[in-house]
This record gives sequence, structure tokens and C-alpha cells, in this order.
Amino acid sequence: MTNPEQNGIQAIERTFTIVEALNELDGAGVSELARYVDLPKSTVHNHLNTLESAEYIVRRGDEYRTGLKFLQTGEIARNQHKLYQVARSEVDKLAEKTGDISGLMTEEHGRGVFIYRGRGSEAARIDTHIGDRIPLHCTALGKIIMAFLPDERVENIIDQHGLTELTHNTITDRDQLLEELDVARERKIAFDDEERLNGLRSVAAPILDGTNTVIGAISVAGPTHRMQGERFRTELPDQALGVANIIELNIQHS
Amino acid sequence: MTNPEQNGIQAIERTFTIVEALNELDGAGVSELARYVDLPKSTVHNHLNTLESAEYIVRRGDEYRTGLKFLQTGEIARNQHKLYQVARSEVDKLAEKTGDISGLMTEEHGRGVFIYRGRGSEAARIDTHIGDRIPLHCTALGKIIMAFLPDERVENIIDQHGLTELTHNTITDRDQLLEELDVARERKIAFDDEERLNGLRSVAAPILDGTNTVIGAISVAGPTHRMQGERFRTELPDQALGVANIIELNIQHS
DNA sequence: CACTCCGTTCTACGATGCTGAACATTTAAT
DNA sequence: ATTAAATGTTCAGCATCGTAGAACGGAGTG
Repeated sequence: MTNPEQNGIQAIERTFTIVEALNELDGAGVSELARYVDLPKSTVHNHLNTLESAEYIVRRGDEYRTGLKFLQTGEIARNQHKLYQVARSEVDKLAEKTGDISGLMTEEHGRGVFIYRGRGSEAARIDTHIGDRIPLHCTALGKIIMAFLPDERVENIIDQHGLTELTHNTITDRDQLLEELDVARERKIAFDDEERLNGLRSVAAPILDGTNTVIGAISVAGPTHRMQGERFRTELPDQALGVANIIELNIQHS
Repeated sequence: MTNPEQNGIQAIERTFTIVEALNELDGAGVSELARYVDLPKSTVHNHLNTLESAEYIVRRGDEYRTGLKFLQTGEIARNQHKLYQVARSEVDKLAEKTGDISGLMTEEHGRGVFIYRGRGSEAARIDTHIGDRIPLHCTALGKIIMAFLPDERVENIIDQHGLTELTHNTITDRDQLLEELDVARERKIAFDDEERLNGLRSVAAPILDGTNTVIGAISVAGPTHRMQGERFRTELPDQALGVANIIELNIQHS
């Protein structure tokens, strides 16, 4: 490649740029899209045609949208995680028992990905969607995952993604974060005290496989007024730990 | 292009071939994959690297797997369907009321795509997954969607996908199918009498938008022994129709 | 220690994706 | 009506860039 920055295959990077742009624009026509991604109309046209005949996008009239084939591939990817298969029903139970929202997360490319969620009867409105990719440092789920990753990977992740401040409480100092991870590792519990979203607190426990590698985490989350005192500091952590244990056992016997 | 068959962008087609192969193999290494898709190792390697740095696939050690970014894109695609947003809770209610499985389908590229499902208390084990793409002619959902598509599109779809026989009861004759579609259109109800899967019967009603265009369908499905007589022929159809109506109303006011 | 598998790197060729301009349609404005 | 300014589509030529195949290094196995 003559390009100083060593790259992958350009056409593929462009295609995914286009797909993502299509999502951001909530569907669009060729020209609008070409302007948005700053590429010639004909190039965009060419990509759209290819994507459409591969059935990864859909056109209705002169508007293109991302297709449900992504959903199919995504569901396959999700089902490949043993964690998802095993933990799903336990997440539902945890949500039911606590009345709040229970979440299941795994890590990919240094970010946390929500792969499942259960809603209890008192559950608040939810702000995240399945598949959402969020920074690890500002969630209970993310922090407990980091706590059990090798030190070197943690450093890499922080280098790569930084410690963006999302609320006043977000931990933005590296050393402070590392210290908290130590504590969390010891207790096998991480807390999120409005560090990602104002008014939202949560508690998370890790899920390890047979080789003591983290494969994900499980959480209970709710509005701050419901997450107080003993309930927040010991009851919910104990419940999360209990469920995490059950999941770990189930995973090893499958 | 020198190729007689006028194509889209080769690199993109190959990339999706690779992604799909990755799914079929349930994760794989470079060499295994290269053999499977019959391409040089280096080419496959190049694609995998590109896909990985775009975060659409994940590698752990020497094994590559499809990543959850597909899930994110897929979820966005699904949420763009007003049908999904509105119908979800109604599908759940229908499943609860009937005790069986209730499904929600839309059409893409001439095939039916499951976008949601609810399970009642008596629900049988399910054989299809969210995102699955199945032929239209052999399901109640698919047939009722076809019944409300323009004649020309129906012809195209049959030409393109054929009428594959999946069970003894599958309709494989074009005229017979068209005739049944006429009846279904009139009643606004289609039946599936073990035409896709032995032992499975279902009933489906269409969902139309403000311009009388089909945007999907809703169904109740269950084991044949539960789907008999009055219940199968009139009770369930009436319930499905009722729910379909509610959904149609909700969609118009949003 | 050799042998075979793996993933990775390299280089050179030529197919191929890219571009920009021209074309055909539709929509909006005058 | 008649432009005018959008749109989506097509085309052809050039330079790029993806491709292929061989060579490299390392891990595992006999």
C-alpha cells in the first residue's frame, strides 16, 4: 500500500462506514448518503447495490435501510456465547426477585456489550438497548469485568478508550480506577454510583469460566432512591453473587 | 467487468461469504476458513484483519468468530420497524391469552423474517430463532403476507425462490397457492396445516398500514393436538384478527 | 530432531474498485 | 408551462488496490 497508514481492505471499511451512516440517518437515499460519508455518489451507489444483492440492506423506493440479515447474524453471534444460553433464565429470575432491572454483559474490543436484560415489576424505564457498546469504566458491569481481566489488558483498554467523563461521579483518574478494581476483585462485586447516568445505581458480579477467565458479568440496576443502605450494599450484592455462582456452575456442566 | 455475470464489489461479497462461513463453522482459524471458502489463506487473512479492526468479528487466540456488532446493527434495524415497536407487547398478550406461541413476521427480499415471538404457558419448544429467514409459501405468516402483496411481486417471489417441499402438506403447486391466497385475502386469515414442520399448525392475520400495504403479520402456533376444531378454525383466527386490528390502530396513531 | 500444521508477511501483477462527468427522471419553484 | 435543482443511474478509463502464491517463523507432534 502506498498509504503511510497501513490499512485493511478499503472497500470493506467503506461498506461498513456506509452501513453505519445508514443507521445514523435512519435510512437515506444515495445522494444524501454520499454527502454524509463524503464519497462520490457513484461509489456509494456501487456499495449499496452490492449490499442489497447480498441482502444486508433493503431498499424501498429510493430509500435504503439496514436489513434484518444483520439481526440474523447478530443472533447467531449471541447464541454462540454459552454465557447467553445459560444465563438468560437466571437473569430473568434475578430481575423478578429484585423487582429491578437485571443486565448481562460481555466484553468485546475493550468495550462492554449488553447481551440480555430482564425487567422486574418495579423496573424503571431503560436507557440502553441490547447490543449497545458502552465504556467499561463507568458501569458496575464493566468494572467487575475489568477487575478480572489481566492487568496488561486493562492498561491497553484504558489507553485505547480513555476514561471519558459521563457524569460528575465518573471515575476519570487511572490510579483511582485501578484501586477500585482491586477492591472489587476482592469482594467479587462492583458498584456504579451514578457514574454513567445520573440517578442510576447498580451492582454487578463477575462470571468466570472453568479456567478462571471472566466471560461476562451480571447486574441489578435501578433508580437511586430504590438503591440505598443495606439493600444496595449487601442484599443486592449477595443476590447477584448467588446468581453468578449458579450460572458458573451451569456453564461448567454443559 | 470482464466477468459475464455483472456483479457488485467483489471484496464485499467475499467478506460476507467469510462472515457467513464463520457462522456455519461456529468460529474457525484462517486456514480452515480458507479451505472452506476456497480462497487463498492470505486473502482470507486480509479480510479477517479488516473485519476485526472494524470490530465486526472477534478473535480469541487463533480462532475468529462473528462479533456482537452485528447484533447491535441488527437491533437498530429491527427497532426501525414501527411494527416491532408497536406490536411487541400485543404479541406477548396474545401468547399469554392463548397459551401458545405467538409470532411476528415481516418480509425482506422475498422471504419471511421472524422479528419477535411470545411464549404462552403451554407453549411447545420452539424451532425457529429471531432473525431466521424462511420461505413465505409454507407458513401461515408468510402466506397471509403474500396474500396482500401486489400480484406481480408474488409472481416474482415464486419465480425467485420456488416452492420447496418441506413436508407432505407443503403447497408446491403455483395455481393452488394463488387460489389459497385469494381465500386468505378475503378472510384476512391464513392457516398452516403442518406445511413447514410436521406436527405444527398455525393461524396468521395480516397487519396493514394506513395505505393498505402489508407490513407484516401476526400468528399463533402450536402442536397439532392443541390446534383442532373450533379453536383452530374460528377462535384463534378471531383472536389473531383482533390483535392485528389493535396493532394497526396503534401504528396509525404514532 | 524432522515433519506438518498453523498464522503471518511480502512482493509483483493485473484485475477491479474508484472517480467524475454525462444521462435520465423526478420534484419544486417561477 | 418552463426552468431549475434535486434525485438515481450509467459509463469508460486510469490508477489503485485487492489478490495470489511463495516464503517465513513458530507451535505442536511424531
